[in-house]
Amino acid sequence: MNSLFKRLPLNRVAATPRSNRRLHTHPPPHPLLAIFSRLCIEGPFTTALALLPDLAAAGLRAGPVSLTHLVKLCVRHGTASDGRLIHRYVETHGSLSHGSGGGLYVANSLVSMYVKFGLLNDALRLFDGMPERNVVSWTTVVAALANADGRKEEALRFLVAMRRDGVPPNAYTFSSVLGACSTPGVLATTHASIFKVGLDSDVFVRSSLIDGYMKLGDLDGGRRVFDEMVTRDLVVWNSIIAGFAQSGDGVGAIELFMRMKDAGFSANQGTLTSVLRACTGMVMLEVGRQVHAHVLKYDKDLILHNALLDMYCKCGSLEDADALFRRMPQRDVISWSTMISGLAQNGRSADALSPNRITMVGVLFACSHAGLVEDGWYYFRSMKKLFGIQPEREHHNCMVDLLGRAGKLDEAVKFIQEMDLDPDCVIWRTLLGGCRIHKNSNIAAYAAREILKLEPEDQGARILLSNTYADLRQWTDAEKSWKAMRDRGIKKEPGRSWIELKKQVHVFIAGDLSHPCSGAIVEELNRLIGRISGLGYAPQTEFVLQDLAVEQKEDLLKYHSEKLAIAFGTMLAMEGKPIRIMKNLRICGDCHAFAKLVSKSEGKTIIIRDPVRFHHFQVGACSCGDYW
DNA sequence: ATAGGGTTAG
Repeated sequence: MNSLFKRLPLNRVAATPRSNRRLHTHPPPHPLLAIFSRLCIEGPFTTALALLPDLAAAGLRAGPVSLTHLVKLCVRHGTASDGRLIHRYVETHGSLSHGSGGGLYVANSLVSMYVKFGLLNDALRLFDGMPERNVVSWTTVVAALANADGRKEEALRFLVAMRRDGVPPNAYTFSSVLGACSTPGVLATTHASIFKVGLDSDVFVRSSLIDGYMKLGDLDGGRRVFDEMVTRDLVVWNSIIAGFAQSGDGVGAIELFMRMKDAGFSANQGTLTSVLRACTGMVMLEVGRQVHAHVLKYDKDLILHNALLDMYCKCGSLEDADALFRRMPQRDVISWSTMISGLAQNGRSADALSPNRITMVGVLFACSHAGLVEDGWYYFRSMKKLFGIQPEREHHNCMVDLLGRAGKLDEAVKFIQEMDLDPDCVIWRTLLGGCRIHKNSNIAAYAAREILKLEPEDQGARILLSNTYADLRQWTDAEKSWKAMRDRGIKKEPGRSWIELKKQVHVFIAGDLSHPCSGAIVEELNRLIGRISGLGYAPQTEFVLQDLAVEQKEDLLKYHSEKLAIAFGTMLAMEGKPIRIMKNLRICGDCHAFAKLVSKSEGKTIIIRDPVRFHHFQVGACSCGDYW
């Protein structure tokens, strides 16, 4: 290293002293390592991961800083198996024994990664095998155990063990372990240790202390810790307010909430949830309503919405509860339980016990998507018998969907013909959906004709009917239908796809190769088709609805607008970013298969929005589950 | 590389 230093021209040494100092202590890194370090910091994560075998093959060892960054990226974007991949690399290439704490640094980040992926046992196994451990290592596992269900005792045992190991706990450790103190005795002992090492003024430790006392029902203990504080933050306020609200002192909680606002803090979701709980306990409907106004800006917070729902139920305003429940963007078990209990508690036990109209739609829908034909029939018939709910249009529609999806198209037709209601367009379109999945053109044509009887101007149905005739090779009928469309002034809209790249929108029209990059796009398209042929792709020419030779059909398919846009996207889209495409028509089956396979072969996410729904293509599958 | 507060029912 010294000789390298000496060989540098003198003037350069003088001109750039800083870079020379670096040169003096570190030789320039191998280019592969340099690329790897950059990828570990800036991503894309998958590329960094893919480089690990190359590093190993070249006999290079990644540094602890890069590896730690990589683990962080893995927690953010990756999966547990990516994490294991990194762990295996690190273990087999000796990176855990980097000098001056480097190995410890990497090992700690791996332990933390396992914890974040919920793999507590893997974390503990790694921890056990570590040659050295510091506060961070110990704290990571203590916190993980304190947060895991039923492992609080172990967390406390680890605290004892770390001290015996000569590692003093710090504020991080104590704030974690306080959640594991489940008896007043243990809490008092822990509090005393905290006091002894002078960590009782730390805000994190304090909020945990307050929470610990309150959860054990010691309101005074919690209050004392709170009162002694000079500087408080929002979480400390939230802890004390939550403690009062949970222990049934709603008035105390609201008083503290007012003081909090006077002290210049503004409520967040946690605060509002506790305040609502206080309102619930005290039956303060009007205060609760005021809080509702502040809840609106957190429309994705399920916990907060559940608390609001419970407030309305327990304050006796079923109208508000009902309206909220219907409008909630998501509902979980707690939302449902809250609503059911609410109905029961307000003397509407009948409503609580019997599924209502909407519940039954959900039940039938679930049967339909799970292919549970028999169950679906059972519930449909039980509705009237057991629950006294008259099946309405929506329930009949669910049954058509259920039968259609299950491929029982004849049964679905029979069902429609025999039901008490007059079929409407919605039901016929549902039937069409089933035909589409199971490629039943005869029934599709029937359904389309029925739709046109009801709505002669339905463009979609007319196009569909023409296409279905083409499908059935009934070219005369197809021609007649096209003519009917032309007479009505409906023109077949050409397929168009839009893709935005680098703030510019590119439009592709089916069969149109006038884009300035068309040459390269076609080349890319051929490359993609070559790659996915290996994965089983074959052009599905049945999606071409004209009477043409196979080769011509293949060409038409190949230049569908979304394929052009996808090829353009795989050429130019940023690494790691999904390809986003918008389409004016619904995607055809061939392009759907194409997109699925490309997402797999290129390792890219493709998102296509058609006029009705989104398709998220990822590693060979689509979010629509092949039904659209 | 490690930390604290919020929802139903029983």
